[in-house]
Amino acid sequence: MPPPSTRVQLLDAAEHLFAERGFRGTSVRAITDRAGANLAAVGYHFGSKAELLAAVIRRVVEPINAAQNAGLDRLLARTPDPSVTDLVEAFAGPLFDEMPVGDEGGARTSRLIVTILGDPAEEMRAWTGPAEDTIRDRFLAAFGRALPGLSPEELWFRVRGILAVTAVDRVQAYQQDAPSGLSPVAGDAARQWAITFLAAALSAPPTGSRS
Amino acid sequence: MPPPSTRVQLLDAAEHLFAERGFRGTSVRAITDRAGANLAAVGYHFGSKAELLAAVIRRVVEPINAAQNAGLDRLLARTPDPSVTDLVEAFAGPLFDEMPVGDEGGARTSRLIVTILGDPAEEMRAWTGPAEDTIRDRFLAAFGRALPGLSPEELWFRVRGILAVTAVDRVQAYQQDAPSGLSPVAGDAARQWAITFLAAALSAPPTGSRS
DNA sequence: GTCTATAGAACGATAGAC
DNA sequence: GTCTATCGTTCTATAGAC
Repeated sequence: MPPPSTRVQLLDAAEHLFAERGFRGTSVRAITDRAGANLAAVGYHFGSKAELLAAVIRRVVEPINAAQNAGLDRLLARTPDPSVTDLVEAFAGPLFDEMPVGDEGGARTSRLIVTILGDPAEEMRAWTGPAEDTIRDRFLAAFGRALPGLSPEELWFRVRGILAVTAVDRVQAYQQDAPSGLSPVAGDAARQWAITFLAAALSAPPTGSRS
Repeated sequence: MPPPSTRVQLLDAAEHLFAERGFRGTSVRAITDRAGANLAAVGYHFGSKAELLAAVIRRVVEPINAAQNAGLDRLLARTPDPSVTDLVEAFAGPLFDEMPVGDEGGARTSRLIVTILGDPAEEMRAWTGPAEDTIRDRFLAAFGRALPGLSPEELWFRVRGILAVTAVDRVQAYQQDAPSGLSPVAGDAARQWAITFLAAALSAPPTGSRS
């Protein structure tokens, strides 16, 4: 693996710009300028702009995946049936922790993730692979055991809610649209608030059940 | 107000295409083609592509705003301190109900909203006005009364969670990434699930409080 | 109010010298 | 591995005829 090469600087620049302006809003010229590289460097190192995007996403997502898997392993080694709160923490925690240094409290990376999830362009969702499916299925199974009585569909709805809250929320916090008089959200507080919020949400009785 | 004019057909076409491909992914040509209008029509009727977007957003958002306001009025007329569930319903319900006919169960409009909220482009967030601020503040105040003991910051975090869950969730449901073996989510079920999920989340004890 | 025609700029990709 | 130069495309916006 080469030293702080052009390749890495392109990845850094692209990650920043894709997060800030989206895929289509970022030109190859803007990336190479920021990276201090030549316009042709993207083609040489990655083949195309879309393949550069895929490399950026993989670099961001892989440590999150690994931490989610490791967290679940640790939990299951302790007890076969972890609590909902522990599962939420294992799933959502890495979305807060596994952010590169230099990121403004992870907000920029969160924004990249939201940009990816929300972008209707096909390039944006072409990167998911078997690793993502495996993690999803493992957590779904664990949540299913912790929350019997929930239909698979409603369970899936709730698990998706975890991603929605963790990702979207911090992006909006990063933007300017907070009511006046509120102090900006610290990263640590948001992490705890999210887990409180989500653990309660996941633990709600099934819709339609008698109270 | 003129009949089903070119202007309206441009709005319809633009709404569809912005939702499907994003703002930057949609060309003025694609819009005018779909509307059966001339390329110059966007400039004539709206001034620019960005102003057309603003008009599209306003048309989608205004009935939602109105329904949220009316719902809160109705609630407050009945009791000065509505329950958390009632407030969630009044806030989130219109996000499910106030969708134009012809929309695939509201999924397309949800996608437009996510495209707006998630898009880093400035044009996408330049449309908010005093109406949005007023509604937000009214609901914040009502939730604050229903949830004493919650700091304003954590309350704001939770209220933002409502929008995150309702909008993002249905977009992901609309996309292809559900685990195999799960039936697609019906709109009515999602509405109920979301309210269950969010009412429990909002009602969680403040983070850090003793159980 | 609708059209043609085009200006003017930006884009992604790549050929080929070094 | 890095660079210059450029090709071919696509874009928004607008001038001006009808």
